[in-house]
Amino acid sequence: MNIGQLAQATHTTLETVRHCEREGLLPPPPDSEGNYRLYGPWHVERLAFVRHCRSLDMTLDEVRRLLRLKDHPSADCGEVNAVLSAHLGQVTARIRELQQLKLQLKRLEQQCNGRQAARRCNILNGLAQQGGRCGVPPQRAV
Amino acid sequence: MNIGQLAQATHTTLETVRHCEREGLLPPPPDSEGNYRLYGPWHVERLAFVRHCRSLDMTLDEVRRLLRLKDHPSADCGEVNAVLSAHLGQVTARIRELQQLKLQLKRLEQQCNGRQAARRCNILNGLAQQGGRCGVPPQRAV
DNA sequence: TGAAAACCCTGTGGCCGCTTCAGGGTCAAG
DNA sequence: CTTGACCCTGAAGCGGCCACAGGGTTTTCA
Repeated sequence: MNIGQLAQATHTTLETVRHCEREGLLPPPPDSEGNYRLYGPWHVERLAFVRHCRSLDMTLDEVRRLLRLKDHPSADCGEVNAVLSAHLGQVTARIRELQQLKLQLKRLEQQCNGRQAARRCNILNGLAQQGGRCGVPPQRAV
Repeated sequence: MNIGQLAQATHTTLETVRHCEREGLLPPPPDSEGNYRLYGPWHVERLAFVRHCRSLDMTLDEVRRLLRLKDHPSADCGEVNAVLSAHLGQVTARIRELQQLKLQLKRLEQQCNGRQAARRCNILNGLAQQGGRCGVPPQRAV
C-alpha cells in the first residue's frame, strides 16, 4: 500500500500523511526499492486515529499524548480522560467566547440605520467607540 | 506621542502597532528626527477601531474593508452591513461546529469505563474506530 | 519496446496574526 | 558621561497544513 492509497483510505491527502510523519504521529514505514513509502493496515488504523482526533479539533500535541498512551497498553488510562476533559473544557470555553462575540455583533447589526453615507453609519461609529471590551484578545487555538 | 504611548492608549503592544502599519491598517506617521514614529489622536482612534474589530474576531481583511469604507464618508454603508453579517454568519457557523464537537467529545467521555489498562480503555478504542465523521476537517479561521 | 501518464520523492515557501529575538540606535535623568 | 528606558529594522517562529518546483519511479497502453 503506497502513500496515495493510505491517504485515500483515511480520507486525507499525501501532504497530510507526510506531515504526520514529520510530526512523529505516524512512524515512517519501510521504503520500497524505488524509495516509495510502503504502508500496511497498522498505518491505516494509526492515521485514522489521528485524523479522528483532529476532526475533534485536538491539537497534534494532544494527539501525541493519546498515542503515547495507546502505545503502552498497560498504562493507566486515567490520563486519557484528563486529555479528553481538558480538551472538552477548551472547546466549551471557546463556544462561550464565540457566543459573547455573536451577541456583540448582533447588537452592532441592530444599530444599522439603513442606507446611509458611511459617515453616518451607526455600525462604523459603534466600532469606533473605544469601549467594546478592549480586552478579550482573540486567541484562536480552538 | 510615541509608539509606546500609542500602544498603551489602545491596550496593545509595540509589535502589534508595527504589525498594523505593515499590514496597511495604520498609516505610517511622520517620524521624529531620531527616526521614532510620532502619533496623534487620529492614530489612537484608528488603532482602537482596528483592535475593536479584532476583539470581535474579524480578520485583518475584514477590518481593511471596513476602514476603506470609513475613509470614504460619502460611500454607501450597505457594504458595512454586508461585512458584518458575513462575519456574524461565520461566527455562528463556527459555534455550531464546536457544539457538534462538544457533543461527540461528551459521548466519548461517557464511554469511560473507569481506571483501566489503556488497552481496555473505551475512550481510546472509541477514537480508534474509523467512523467518527471523518469529514468535517478542522478549519479554524474563526 | 518505448513513450506517455500517473504516481511518488525532497525541499522550500506561504497562510494568519501576531510574538520573540538579535543587534543595534536615541533620548532623558542623574 | 553613563546608565537605563525607550525605540528601530529585519528575521524567525508558532500550528497545521497546502502548494509548488524540480526531480525520480512505476504502470499502462500502443
